Amino acid sequence: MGDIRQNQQDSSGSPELRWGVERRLEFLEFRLFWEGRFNRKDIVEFFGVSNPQASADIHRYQDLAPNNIRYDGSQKFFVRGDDFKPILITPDANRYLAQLRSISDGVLAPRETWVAKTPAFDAVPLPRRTVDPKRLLSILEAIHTGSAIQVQYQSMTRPEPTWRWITPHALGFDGFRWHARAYCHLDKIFKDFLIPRILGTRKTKPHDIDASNDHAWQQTITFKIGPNPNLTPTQQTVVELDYGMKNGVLEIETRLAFSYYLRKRLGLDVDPSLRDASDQHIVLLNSDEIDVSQQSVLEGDSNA
Amino acid sequence: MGDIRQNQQDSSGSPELRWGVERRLEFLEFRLFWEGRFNRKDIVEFFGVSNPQASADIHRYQDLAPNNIRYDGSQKFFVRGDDFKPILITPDANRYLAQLRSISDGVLAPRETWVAKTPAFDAVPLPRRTVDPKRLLSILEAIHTGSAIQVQYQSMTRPEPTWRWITPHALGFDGFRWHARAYCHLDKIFKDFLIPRILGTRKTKPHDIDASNDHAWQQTITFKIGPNPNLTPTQQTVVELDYGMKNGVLEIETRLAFSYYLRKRLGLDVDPSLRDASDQHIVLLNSDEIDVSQQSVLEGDSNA
DNA sequence: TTTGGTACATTAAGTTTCTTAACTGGTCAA
DNA sequence: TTGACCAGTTAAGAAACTTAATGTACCAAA
Repeated sequence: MGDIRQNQQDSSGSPELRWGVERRLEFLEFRLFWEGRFNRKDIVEFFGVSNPQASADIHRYQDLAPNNIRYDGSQKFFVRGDDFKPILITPDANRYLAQLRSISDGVLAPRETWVAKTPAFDAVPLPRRTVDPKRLLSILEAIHTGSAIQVQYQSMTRPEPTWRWITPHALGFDGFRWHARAYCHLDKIFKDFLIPRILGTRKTKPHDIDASNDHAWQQTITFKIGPNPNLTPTQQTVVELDYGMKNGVLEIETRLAFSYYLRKRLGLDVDPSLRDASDQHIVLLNSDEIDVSQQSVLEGDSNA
Repeated sequence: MGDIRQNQQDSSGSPELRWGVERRLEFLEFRLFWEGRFNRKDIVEFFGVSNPQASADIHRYQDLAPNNIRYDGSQKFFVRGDDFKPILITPDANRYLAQLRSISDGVLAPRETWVAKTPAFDAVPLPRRTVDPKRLLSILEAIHTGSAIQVQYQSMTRPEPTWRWITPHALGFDGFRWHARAYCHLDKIFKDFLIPRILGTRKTKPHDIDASNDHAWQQTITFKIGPNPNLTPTQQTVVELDYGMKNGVLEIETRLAFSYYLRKRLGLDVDPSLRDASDQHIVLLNSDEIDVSQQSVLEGDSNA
């Protein structure tokens, strides 16, 4: 009693399966949905189970959803039934595509994903430096324990990397790179420290920095964007659809500390008049507001 | 015989574990590395196994790597041993960070990842329309079976979405959005079709389009980038480190069809003189070459 | 100092999952 | 028609896993 599986069984009413079995059935259903077919061999190889076990799994799935699966004797594989309805997974396009991206980013090996018939695909390459996991770990530990940590950081301003104490309290992804949001005990302000520029870490120590004083991190700002007015009315409508705008406006809320990056990422850092509208579909509607807020951040010199 | 697990056992020599057991031991080691600790309860809850089983797993891991793990009676959890060395996983910073991104992208629920002590973190938000999995599936099926498919596409040029036949042969991610690389039977050229702008699909049919004729997709181009010369020498050195440049140059090869996107993504689509060097760290060294190639693509009007 | 709570440990009996081993059947291509 | 391939099956036994009950160490609150 008090066992989580027991609870699940109680609440759902369906016969509870063991974790491994459930993964295999989900795998099978995933393949059925996205690829329309699978072989018993797929299960045997992916999970390292025996033939009889794979057969048993397939039967089990057949019992759960008789219409979802059919064996095609001439093609020699199991195929999606005509009125297939997933019962274990909720197919998610973004999730499927994220798996492809993980492959192209080198984060996952094709064999680790459930995708078998990878479509021909490619992604715009992004140069990226590898990060030593132990270095990232030091930062994470400092965040978790709330300590200051001494890091050797290569800043843009000093030719040689320097050792300094920082108190990291969060990680941030600017769309390109990861950085640690931290209080710099050298410059006495909160800044972003790019993880790959942290060349080494030494000891940690307690401190009395309160992350809630990192205003640029805690406070948010709302970008109001609209279609580029230099586009034709038709094009503007399409852009509105693309971005899910309402009445020609999309509001995007983000941390003040991300304002600079978001602007850059959306191409809003360049005067629209300098670019062809077909190259820059959206414009910033409240640039005055954003400018002011961004200025207030820059006064804290947020770019390390 | 011919069984993959058998083979693994033969080749590695170590006692082969079942898939589920191995996942749990990896989970445990993952937690030890990245978070320094775990509770037996974590295993019980994540995998839905019983207390004795979780204890057995922990002991099994202890047998495999006695120095990696220690129980802290007063803190009431298992902690990383002093000379911890992972034996089942190879810690990968990018992989860890990719999990965080998946969470913030909504692709994975926090409970689905192995990260328990999520550090405070955030990412620059990107507006994105959700894609109906069935629509993506139709495209994938057309790619796999090599068929033409009739799609209702919202182009930038026509106010109303139109039905047209396309022959998709690959998916592409431009750093922002996914599109299908396809031959358009209406315009008689290969183009990019943004997946979210495909509003519906109808039937499929055979065709005689050869993807190898999609030159902009098949051919590649090499970007040569260097540090922005308007930066100070020190800054230029840092940028070289950031991008892993050799002798001040980084070569990035990409498909011709991605040339436009890559340029935009790297901020190389705007004249560097219009921007402060601190806002644009890199410049394109072979823009003449790129311009010419890009022009040749545009003649095929690659922007749908 | 006792009391209670929590988290881990362990044992025993029994169930489910899974393996090995040996065998059958259908389809297709050489 | 033979072989290759992929599926299916059965039976015996091993491994993994469960429930149930009980014990122990540590800490914090009464």
